[in-house]
Amino acid sequence: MNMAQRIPLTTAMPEYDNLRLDNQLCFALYAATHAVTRAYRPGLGDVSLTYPQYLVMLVLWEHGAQSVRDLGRRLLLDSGTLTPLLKRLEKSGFVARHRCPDDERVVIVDVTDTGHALRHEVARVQASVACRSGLSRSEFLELRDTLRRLTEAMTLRRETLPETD
Amino acid sequence: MNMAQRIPLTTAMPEYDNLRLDNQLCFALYAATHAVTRAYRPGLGDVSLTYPQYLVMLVLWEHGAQSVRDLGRRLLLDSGTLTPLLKRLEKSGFVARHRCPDDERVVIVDVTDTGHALRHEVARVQASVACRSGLSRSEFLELRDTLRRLTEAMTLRRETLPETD
DNA sequence: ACGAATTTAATTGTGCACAATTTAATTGTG
DNA sequence: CACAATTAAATTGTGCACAATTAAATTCGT
Repeated sequence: MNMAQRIPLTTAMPEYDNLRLDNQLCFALYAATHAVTRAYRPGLGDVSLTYPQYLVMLVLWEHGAQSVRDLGRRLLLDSGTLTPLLKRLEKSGFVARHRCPDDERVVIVDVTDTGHALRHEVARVQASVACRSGLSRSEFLELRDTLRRLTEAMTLRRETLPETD
Repeated sequence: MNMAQRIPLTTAMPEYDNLRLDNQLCFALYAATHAVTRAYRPGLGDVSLTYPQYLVMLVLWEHGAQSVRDLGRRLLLDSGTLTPLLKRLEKSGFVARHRCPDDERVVIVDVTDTGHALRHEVARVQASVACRSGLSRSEFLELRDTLRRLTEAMTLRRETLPETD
């Protein structure tokens, strides 16, 4: 079935082969990311967190109180994204925000007692989602490593090519 | 290398080791996805496409005119996301939308001449981004494959557990 | 043929992502 | 000290993601 697609248009067919959706690494990434965040949604919803809020809580639990800027550096997000997200976390009672007395420009975000209490439940959610990745330990490590290298490569500033205009 | 991970979790410190950001596959995915879409942004911006719009155009170029539902199945998106996106693509002149005469419920989306003309330029953008992934051909294929399996595993319906309420 | 389910898009409302701008505090320099 | 440059958050505006609901067309069962 479905053989109407491999008719040569003009001469050879794979002229736009690189544009086929299945050949897009970016779509495989996009689909996997959405699949994972969707898998987290119900469990996180039970503890009143969204997926990005979950990431923020992970960073705060791990590294303690810190500025919006530091949070953004660790999560690759800017204040335009974080400020409203943190306000929602504050309204939920999981974090507190206050200006730093030493430098009134910076806002320090810290976990509340309620926020700390959440950690156990979130660990259960994480475990339940992680265990159905279907990946072995070594596959997990390799995938994580490849993704890091990819992120690194894509993030590189293209200062190399000095404007050939 | 990498031997810090097999500490017994009984008494020692890594009680919440699984919650460390660096151990989150989901964050590695999240970061890689954003790095890639950010890499596409400037080039796609030059041809007036956003990244999700680019994915829609890829599907339309590859499979031709189709319903909103078919687009959604291929891209894992629903009409709540697609309808406004397609309206913007229509306003940009790249696609046309019309009700199917056979079944007035379905909306058929097709590429316009302007949309077809875009394909060459988009191929250049795709090439310029893809070539700096830093991955070899085999790494690319393996990564794509692992991501597909992961997506598959995470997407599985948990119909298995039959409502223990 | 009739009315109840089903199907397809569209709509509504919440929340993220990010560019661009704004505001306020701090730092650096003459 | 004064004042331009810098820095940190917040704000504004556009667009995507998705749950929940709505509206309209079609299909199904009797």
